[in-house]
Amino acid sequence: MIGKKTAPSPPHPRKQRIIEAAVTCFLEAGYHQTGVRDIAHRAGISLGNLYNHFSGKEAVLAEIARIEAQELEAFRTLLAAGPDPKATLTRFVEDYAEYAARPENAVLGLEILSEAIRAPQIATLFSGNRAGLVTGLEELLEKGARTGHFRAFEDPRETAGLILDAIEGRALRVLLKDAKGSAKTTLWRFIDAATQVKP
Amino acid sequence: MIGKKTAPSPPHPRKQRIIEAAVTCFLEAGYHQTGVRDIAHRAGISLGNLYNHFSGKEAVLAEIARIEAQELEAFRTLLAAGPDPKATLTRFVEDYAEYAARPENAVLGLEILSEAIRAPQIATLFSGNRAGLVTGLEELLEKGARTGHFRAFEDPRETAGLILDAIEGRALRVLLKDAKGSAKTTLWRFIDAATQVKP
Amino acid sequence: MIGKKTAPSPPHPRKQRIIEAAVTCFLEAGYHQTGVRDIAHRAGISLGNLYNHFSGKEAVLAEIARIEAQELEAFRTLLAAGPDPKATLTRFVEDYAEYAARPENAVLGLEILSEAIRAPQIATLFSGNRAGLVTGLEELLEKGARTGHFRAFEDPRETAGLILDAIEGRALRVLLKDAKGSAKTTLWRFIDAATQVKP
Amino acid sequence: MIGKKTAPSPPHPRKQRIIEAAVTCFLEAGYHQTGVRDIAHRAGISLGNLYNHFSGKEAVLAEIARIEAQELEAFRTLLAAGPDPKATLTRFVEDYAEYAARPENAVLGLEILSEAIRAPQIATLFSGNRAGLVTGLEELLEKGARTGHFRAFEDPRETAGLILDAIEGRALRVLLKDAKGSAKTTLWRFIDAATQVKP
DNA sequence: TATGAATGAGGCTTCATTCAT
DNA sequence: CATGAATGAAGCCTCATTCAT
Repeated sequence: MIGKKTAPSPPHPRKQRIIEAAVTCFLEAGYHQTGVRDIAHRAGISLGNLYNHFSGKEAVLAEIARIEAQELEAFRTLLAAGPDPKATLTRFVEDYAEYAARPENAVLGLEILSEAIRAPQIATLFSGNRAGLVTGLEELLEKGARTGHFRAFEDPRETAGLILDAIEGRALRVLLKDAKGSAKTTLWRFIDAATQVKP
Repeated sequence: MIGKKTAPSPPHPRKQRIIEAAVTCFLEAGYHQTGVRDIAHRAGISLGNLYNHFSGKEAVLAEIARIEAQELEAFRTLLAAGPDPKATLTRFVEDYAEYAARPENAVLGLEILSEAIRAPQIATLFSGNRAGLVTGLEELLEKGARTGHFRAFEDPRETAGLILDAIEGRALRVLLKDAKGSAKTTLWRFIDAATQVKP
Repeated sequence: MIGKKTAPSPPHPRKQRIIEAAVTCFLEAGYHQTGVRDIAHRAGISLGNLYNHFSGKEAVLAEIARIEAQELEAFRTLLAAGPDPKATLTRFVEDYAEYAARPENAVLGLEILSEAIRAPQIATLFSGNRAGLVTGLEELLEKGARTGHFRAFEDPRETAGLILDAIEGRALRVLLKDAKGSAKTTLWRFIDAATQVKP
Repeated sequence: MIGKKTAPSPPHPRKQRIIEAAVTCFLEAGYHQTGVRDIAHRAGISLGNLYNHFSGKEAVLAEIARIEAQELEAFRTLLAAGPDPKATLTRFVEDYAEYAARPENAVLGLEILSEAIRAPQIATLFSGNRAGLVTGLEELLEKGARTGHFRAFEDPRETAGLILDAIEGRALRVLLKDAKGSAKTTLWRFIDAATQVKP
């Protein structure tokens, strides 16, 4: 399973604790509703000490975004790996859907996206994340199109973006109880139909 | 064009002014970064007076969500209208993509979605909106499948949701400069491929 | 029974409604916690209209104090009435204790007293009320002392004040559940002992 | 002299400053008329910092009530002390009358009592204070009755309460200029008459 | 590193009162 | 008499951040 846990290579365990606390808080209350005090308290450290590790509240969010970026890296690897494009796509859709549906990823992604619209620093990170994933998927689509596994795409990058949109959008709707978490096959069938070779 | 402007029938012009001011503020700064003072000031009224028209800040957001709901109603009408399912779908995708890509709708939608996760009152409204749209699209898909315009869907509701996700997701990416606003044909081709009858 | 109802001679029934509403509000929430809006709403009139009848919030309280004053008048009459000082005192203690123990009188008295410390207008009214009662009781004590029903008091006015203090203090304690409402005989025995002729 | 000053053992001098500032403010303007800003300003600290020491305005009042409680403890000691009940009572009446008549005690007591009617936390404290004092006095009365110094009381607790009411009531009237502060002997004579053995 | 007191601007909301209708 | 929108100062409290220890 991909992205199950953040990389177990903590250069600074205290920093890790803070991040975990922040994630929990942001998840429960949202970014703006969470106070720096809340994070420090949940991390079991003093308020002032938090500033010895992060320059401020926004830096904590940025770090979380950076970690998400690392996790997404794994998916790029997956996309580049297999010999069979169709199988790789199947595997990716399944795994990424699972990843995106986890509350900590769905909600935090939303919070980060929300911030990204106005905070340039975060927007850059966020776009970078997405762009990497899109590029990976784009390359897979192109390869598959060349090998005859997929239809020929006029704009493979856009198509890649749309596939991710579908996956992530569904994840959010599951979170809001607007969709059943079980209907994963429909998602795949949808993407499959949108990519398969026409007669 | 659908949903271009809210109906110019202000039973209470002052309330309307406040809503417009709030929309502008939320758009510029985001919901949480906007103060009630900002809204009142932008609306040209005193701070306290705002509370004669709305019970609080959240009520203003809720009212905006309700207006969005009204606008979405128009799309339901569109979906139910035409005799040719495929043409109706084309028209819908085009219009709704245009609607969703407008910053005031994209950004506000994001803000509202963000709030919906924790504020039940808004969540209800939000889900209601979506659900209506999904149902409309679902019925169109089913009709089209029966008439042979679309392939047979195993889970038409889920499929409808996925189509909306793709449209809305792309709109957001355009806003974040992660996608070119021009590539609308790819969106349609994507949805077309996902819905068309297989050989 | 004395002071059971405010005099049924309302020169202005609307004013009466407002007063009743205010009394209820002050009782429930306290003077400062009660808003003018609350009073108007409870009285079933509009906010602005209240100002057609009273010059402001404090004026409402002053009117209540004035009504209390009227009610206390009745007790002065009682004190001056009877031929037998001891019987009159008994009767007075009984009635006044009952009057003071009613929540609307006890709590409102406290609110008014609280205000009286800083609002001169109310202080005057309040002191006037008390003074009248004290004088009445003082005269009764003096008469009784002359007729041999009571002991000779060095400072009858002070004694009168102390008797009232005891009655009113007990009433408040009953309200705070610090005293049983039933132990009225003790009150009388206490006052009786303090006033009776020594051997 | 009892209760003259709170013990000069400030484990937290800043908290002490705040309390003193609050007492001054409440005395001058009353509890509800005093703003948290006023307290902080008078204490010479910033507004926000006050909340590092107290959870809110009411907590400040509660702390004051708690300090009053401590001061009353001293009177309980006095009541339990002496061998001669009558002398002890004399001493107590004198001291407690002096204590209750000091403006900071009389006015604050009134403010606290006023709040106690609606704030349960404060009501508990307040009742606790009173109850302790009443019990102390009650035991003194009973002892004195057994030793023949006082008459036999049917309900010594109620009698104790009435004595306190008289003392405190008079203190308030002095504050309101309704009584001369000098007439202390009358108070004692009143209580003496109410407690002494009958022929 | 670690603490938590200190800051003061800002948060949302309620206030008593006025005034045009 | 009656209405309720309008005012803006003031209400209590929380905020992210700094700094002396």
